[in-house]
Amino acid sequence: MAARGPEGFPRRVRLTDPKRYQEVFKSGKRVRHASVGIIAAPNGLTYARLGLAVSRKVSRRAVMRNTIKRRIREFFRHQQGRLPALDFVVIAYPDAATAASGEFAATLLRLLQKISPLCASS
RNA sequence: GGAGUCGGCUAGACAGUCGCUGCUGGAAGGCAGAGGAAAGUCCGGGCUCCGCAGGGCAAGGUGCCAGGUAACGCCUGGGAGGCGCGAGCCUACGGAAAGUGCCACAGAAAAUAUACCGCCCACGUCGGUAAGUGGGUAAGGGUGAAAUGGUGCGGUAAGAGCGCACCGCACCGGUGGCAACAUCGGUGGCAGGGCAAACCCCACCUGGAGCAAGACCGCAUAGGGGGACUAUGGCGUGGCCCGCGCUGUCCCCGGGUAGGUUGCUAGAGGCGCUCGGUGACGGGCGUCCCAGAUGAAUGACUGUCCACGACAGAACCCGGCUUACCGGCCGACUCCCACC
Repeated sequence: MAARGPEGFPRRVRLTDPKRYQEVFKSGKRVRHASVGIIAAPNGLTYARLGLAVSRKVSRRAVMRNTIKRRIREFFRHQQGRLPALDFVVIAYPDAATAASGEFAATLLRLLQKISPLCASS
């Protein structure tokens, strides 16, 4: 496997196991906003990982749900070098379907800044 | 030029930076990467397992005829009926003289038959009429979505297929057509209300479950303890019964469980030429390889241009149907107006 750049998004930085999702949901710290929420828990690794939860409640259209996921992944890809070693599960809410791209990224950034110290202290 | 009908195609383009999935490569890198509906999951098939998919009942579907197809509820061609000046479009379009059932309101009567207002005749009180009684009628009025063939002439007390002509209907026969059906001739005075997307009858079709199918690896159902009930039982088996195959069964204690690989994309495949066919489609030759993810990839940002971008995201694969949709382009044809 080739060495990837600092802004890559390989499989190892994604949550791929349903069990791990359950663990994060049970023990993680939570913050939320009208369009999006984040649950985070320490993962014991040296890097951050990302999981997504975008249900049909957010938007009935699959195209819209895919777009939301892509925006979140894109944001994570750029920010991951600055993040602590946590597993993040990002949950989208119906407002995410109507939010503008720039606004949505700003909201995510604020939430990440709020949640990181919470986990570091625990 | 205007109005319209039918059929087909297309679904922003280009460049840069940072990324994702697959294949390939030692590596650098290279190549490929959502749709016409991928959708709804409404039909049909392939594929997989259920031992073969056997018999009967039940249930469901289809419904003018012929053809196409792997198959269809799809498509093509034809027939019939309806709409449109026309190009064209629409139609659950088998059977109601097998049976059962239903037909609101109105109306005398909604199918056994019948008579509200009428019309006509006779009778008796009586000069006559009205009214009454008995009978003949169904032409007219009235009700209704629908009332026992229609129009005309004759006929009659008044009327009536009572008689006649034409139309309609039924039956028989001829001709054309594979057929649906069309058409011609004869016979019958005419039987029959509508609804079969009411039950039903007739013809044809359908075994069940689905890729979380299924296969392999790993783990494991193991093994153990206690109790109960019996082969007319239990399981395969799915609406039921028969048949067939396998086999003791159930409960409690204790223990364990949804990880990986595969199925997974080369196919009833696309494109071109050609031959057969009115056509759907089929045959032949050449050529191309065109997503295979699995918390689930095809995007984000920037710039330029234009007509400023709709509906919308593959999950085993095909053939259809239906629904959603900003626009743009092409072809064939019809009607109207004007000009040469």
